[in-house]
Amino acid sequence: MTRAIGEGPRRVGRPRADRRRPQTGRPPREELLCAAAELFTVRGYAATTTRTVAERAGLRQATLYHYFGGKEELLAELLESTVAPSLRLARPLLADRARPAELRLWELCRSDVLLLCGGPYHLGALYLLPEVAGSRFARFRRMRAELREAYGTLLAATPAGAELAADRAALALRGDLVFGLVEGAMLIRRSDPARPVAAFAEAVADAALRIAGAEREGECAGVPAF
Amino acid sequence: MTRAIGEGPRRVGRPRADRRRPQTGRPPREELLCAAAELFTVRGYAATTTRTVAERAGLRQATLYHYFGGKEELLAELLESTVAPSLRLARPLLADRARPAELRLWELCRSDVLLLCGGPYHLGALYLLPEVAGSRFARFRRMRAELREAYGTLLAATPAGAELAADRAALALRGDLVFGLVEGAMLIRRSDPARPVAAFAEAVADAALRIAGAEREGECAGVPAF
DNA sequence: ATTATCTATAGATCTATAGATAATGC
DNA sequence: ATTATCTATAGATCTATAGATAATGC
Repeated sequence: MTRAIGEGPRRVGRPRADRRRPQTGRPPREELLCAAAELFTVRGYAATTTRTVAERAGLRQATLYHYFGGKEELLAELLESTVAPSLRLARPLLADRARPAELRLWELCRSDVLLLCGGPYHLGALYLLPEVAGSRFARFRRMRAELREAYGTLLAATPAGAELAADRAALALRGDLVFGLVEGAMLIRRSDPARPVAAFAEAVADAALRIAGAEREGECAGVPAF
Repeated sequence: MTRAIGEGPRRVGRPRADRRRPQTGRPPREELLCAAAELFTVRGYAATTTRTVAERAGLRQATLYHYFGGKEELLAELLESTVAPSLRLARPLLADRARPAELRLWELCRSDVLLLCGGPYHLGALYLLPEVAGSRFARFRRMRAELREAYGTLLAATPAGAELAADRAALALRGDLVFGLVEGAMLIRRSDPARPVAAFAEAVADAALRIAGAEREGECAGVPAF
């Protein structure tokens, strides 16, 4: 006998004490991650307690430990979930030598900004936490370094980048500026969240290309969104 | 009878329990601020306790309250001390209508980056703390908004800015991008602290002007440092 | 039997205050 | 007398674990 959707809880395990939380249907693990994302970005990581996270997800504090080893594990998972899609995008872009590097760099910037600023919370802001220096986050840092590397490679393949090939330091600096602008985008966005994200992401990508040294109003600025 | 410098402590008040701290000669208030600056930027604000701050300054935890109302007061003072000099610089730059706006914008960017990244700690990183949204920091936020305003005014006075005069939204976006790049500079710098600051600050200012829409390699890039 | 949750709590903090103390200044 | 510091501590957390409990599944 099947059951209509939304017929109320009919799950294994002791019922929750807090009934208020509407049954969104998402598994508790996800609800916890989501709650953590909001609290970490709005209040700060260290200022957020396991209790606040659990309770926002409709659970008691101790239940959080059924799903996660603790706060750090939550943060690590959130961080990795933010770089992972950019990385998945970067790899084919690097390989696609048919299209000009400028175009590919533009596209990487644009979608990276979308990922960092597009979600309901500005997850990218978590990158900036001093806590991320800890050993628990080594995997995230490795992923981020790989993404940073992709920016550098695309930049070097660009006409302006090729000119700089001799001057390694100048090239590295330019790469850092481009990468920094993209990652700093969510700070910019925080100051004016009303702005539509899609247009904003393209504007940042345009700006990134200008920093990269592309000729203005050339084949890149004004590129139609893919 | 005068006393030779460095002859050891001869100050009013109960002696410190912790003698290890070398007598730098700076007043305790300053030592506390300095300790807080380092700890807040390296470990994070919320993760830093009043005890760590006090002890790094060679004092016991409770003594901190003789000088400050608490952690928030420390943070507020640090934040304001970081914007204040930029603001002092911005006002004459705004008034100086003799020099071209591009040049003045470049100069503002450059010295702003120097201030944010130049000190021993990357104090600018404190701007990004979610805690700064609190009411206790209203004064800092007002100061920062005034600085942001200065960027906008200079940008609008620029040739490229004048072209955009009709499109308010585009102008605001560009201003945000420039301001964001400058504030994001310390994130970039964190990834490679070995880089000399002076050259880095000029590179960021160059990049900012390119975002602002200045012609490349015109009268601005390559401007000699003042 | 298995599972998801709960309640209760030990142990470790952390903040902020009260009040003592050990210098110098007069 | 004034000052800068100290010690001690109450009260309020917060984390992580132990163990109970109330569902479904078989």
